[in-house]
Amino acid sequence: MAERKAALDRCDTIVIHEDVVNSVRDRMPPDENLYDLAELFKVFGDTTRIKILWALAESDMCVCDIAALLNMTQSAISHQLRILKQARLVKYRRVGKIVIYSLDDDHVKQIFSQGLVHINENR
Amino acid sequence: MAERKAALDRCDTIVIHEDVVNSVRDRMPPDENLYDLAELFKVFGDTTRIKILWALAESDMCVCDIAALLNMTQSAISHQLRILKQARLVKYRRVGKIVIYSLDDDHVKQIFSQGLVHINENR
DNA sequence: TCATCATATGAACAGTTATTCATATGTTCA
DNA sequence: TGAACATATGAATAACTGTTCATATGATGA
Repeated sequence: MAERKAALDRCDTIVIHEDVVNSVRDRMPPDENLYDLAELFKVFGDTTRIKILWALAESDMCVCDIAALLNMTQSAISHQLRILKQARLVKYRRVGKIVIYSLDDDHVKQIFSQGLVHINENR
Repeated sequence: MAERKAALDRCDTIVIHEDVVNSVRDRMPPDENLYDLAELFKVFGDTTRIKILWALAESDMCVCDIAALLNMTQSAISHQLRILKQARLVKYRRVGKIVIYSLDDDHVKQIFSQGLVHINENR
């Protein structure tokens, strides 16, 4: 009964084009890869992080300056930098009391520009 | 007092490299563009939507088949398709009772592949 | 060593979001 | 027209996420 219920939730006929579904399923990458891909884009999916990355693409900066640039608290920036660090998108170096962050990925700019192309094409 | 408080939240010295901050600020795109960019990546930042887009890159499909392929309810897929539609990433055509979805953007694949490059480089 | 300052981080909270359930819409065919 | 079916959608809920606040960590220089 539970099976039948699940099928009904999808569609009464369950699958309309079974051959297409099977063929596409065969060509889909492993779930893990698609999950990782979504996780990466999730990191890009926040205005603060986009701004930080864009700023770092212009110049290496310390946490304090990024906070001033974006007019946000040091804490908020620091939390976001941690996420960017975990995603291996930024790296840092200590210079005395200061920690200077910089981009750690050449593709960031390319991914951004592709995104902008989409945005600009749709108005 | 409130001003001084806000400054303290950032850093006591407020700005360490004022010249750098100002120069980067001048070169930053308008907030609106960065917001739109984040919104676009937010759409990519969900496993279900990534899977749908990837599937549609392989073949046009109806809602029912996508649900079967991903083993999810028709309702869940339909909700996500609405989001993809709003982002102008997919389009649809009616064929009788069935609605067939397809990709509406040539850059999707390129954005995905850039993302994969990043993932693969970092193991 | 102590005061100062830049940064990091845990906990809490508010806002967002993906899925489910129930139901509505719109098409086909008898 | 009415039954059957594919899809869409509103409301509710649980899980997630970004910011704030308070505080910890780590470095400097007196």
